[in-house]
Amino acid sequence: MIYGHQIRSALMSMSDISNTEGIPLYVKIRESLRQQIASGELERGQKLPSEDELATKFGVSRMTVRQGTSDLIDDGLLYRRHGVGTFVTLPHIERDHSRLTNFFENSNMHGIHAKASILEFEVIHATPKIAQALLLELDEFVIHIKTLRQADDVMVTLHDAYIPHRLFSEVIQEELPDFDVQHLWSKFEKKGYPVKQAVQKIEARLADQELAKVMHIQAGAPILFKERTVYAEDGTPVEFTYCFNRGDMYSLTVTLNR
Amino acid sequence: MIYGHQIRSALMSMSDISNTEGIPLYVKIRESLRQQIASGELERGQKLPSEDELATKFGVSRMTVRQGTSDLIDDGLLYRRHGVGTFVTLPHIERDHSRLTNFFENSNMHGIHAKASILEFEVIHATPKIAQALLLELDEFVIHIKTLRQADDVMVTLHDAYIPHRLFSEVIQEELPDFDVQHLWSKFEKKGYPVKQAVQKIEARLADQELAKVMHIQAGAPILFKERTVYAEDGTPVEFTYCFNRGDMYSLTVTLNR
DNA sequence: ATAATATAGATATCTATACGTCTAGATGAT
DNA sequence: ATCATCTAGACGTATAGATATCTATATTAT
Repeated sequence: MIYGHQIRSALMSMSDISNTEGIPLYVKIRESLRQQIASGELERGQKLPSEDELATKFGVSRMTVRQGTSDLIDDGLLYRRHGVGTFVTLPHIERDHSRLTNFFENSNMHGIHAKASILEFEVIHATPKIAQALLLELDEFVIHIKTLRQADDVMVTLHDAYIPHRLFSEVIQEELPDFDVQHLWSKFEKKGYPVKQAVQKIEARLADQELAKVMHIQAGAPILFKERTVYAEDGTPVEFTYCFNRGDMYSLTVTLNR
Repeated sequence: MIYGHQIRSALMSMSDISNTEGIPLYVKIRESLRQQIASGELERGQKLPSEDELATKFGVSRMTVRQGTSDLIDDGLLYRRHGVGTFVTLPHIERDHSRLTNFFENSNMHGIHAKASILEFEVIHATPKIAQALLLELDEFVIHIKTLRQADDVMVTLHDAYIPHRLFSEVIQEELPDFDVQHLWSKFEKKGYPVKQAVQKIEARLADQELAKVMHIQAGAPILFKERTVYAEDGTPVEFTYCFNRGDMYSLTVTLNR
């Protein structure tokens, strides 16, 4: 479930009492509960009032309460036990860790200053591997953007992105020196391909001579290698990347559910 | 949403016409649609009949249809566009890749012969790090199980698991030589702590002398290092592990959503 | 031609109600 | 005491509406 902007709107309406119109009831209920959990008003492990009680308290029907709590269950903040009740989970696992973000969003979230310099920017034929990942024919063109990325002025990642030229040809119309790598995904969205999902393969490797030279590290240093395909809402692959991360500077945290 | 056994039951009832009782309508609808997508009867990118039409066709109410399709949307097989319709996604991203599995389940799924030999089995005091991860006091005991794991007779992983002794003391009652590492999680479940979620931090490292010796690899070889905390349904941490995977033999695939 | 407007169809939200199923605890029989 | 049974409460499933909102398309006005 995706409800980023709804969260913001509803949170807004917590401090600012005005303008609660237009926000669905189940979103208000969800965020009210989320806030009660965050503030400790609802303690960890505690049983919530029954769905009937909550429905009465919020002045809505039971199904609406369930719609709100279901979202929080997906987020891992609540869990239900059939015939018993709905409870607040103990240590509130941060679901955010499993949310798809790009380098810049992630850096911003953690107060890190991110910067990218473009090393290459070209239109090339898709290699077999790239064509397969992006569901392209072998002779089709892709835009290749190679960037070197810094977090707080430390070089951490060499990044090779490949984008279907057929879908995003306007991208290359922009003037190069100031090309905005940071908001590539919003360009996808504007063209009707909002980023929805990514599948990434992660490996541990060693830096070879070439990579070591570019990233100013020693050959043989550990590299967290990531191969990622990014998909839009409708399942269209919009971006394929090779990603070489400095092993001593970069770690990846993911949350998995059963 | 968790519905493993429901899937099996509903699929059963596809081939075997009997015994569709007890299976919720929305599960039948969900699996019917899933099967139609898998078989290609519903083509990729295609628009589904409207919710009203589906409701009529299946002879249920519209809300029940939505309950079924919502599950498939969470799985990434469908997506909705407000005011337009519900569609089949293009390349069916395998949601399974982001599902929490253990080494043995994962091996079985891929037809790999998995084996584990126990190197150490002891009860020790929790270290600060382990205590923090498992929400224990510093003087509490944990069960430490160190195993060496093979996939198709190749050594791939050195695995250090730490389990709260307070919760799972019976585990150490079993006779050691045949201790069943494979079904540790079902032991958790039997004690009322079904495994639900895991948070794992992934890094690229180099094998040191000690690790190289145990795993029969070269010192300085790439290691995919994983630090994982496993949580039960109610958020109780049930297992903390250090996991050293051979970089050249092991890769990790995860799916992230936005 | 272009822009504003109306409309039909589809999903989004929500209600009120009903019955099913599960769990924990009380009750009662052995 | 122990075990089976009953029961109240809570979540699970399902219905049949109603209204809101969004999108694409057709229509109309400029």
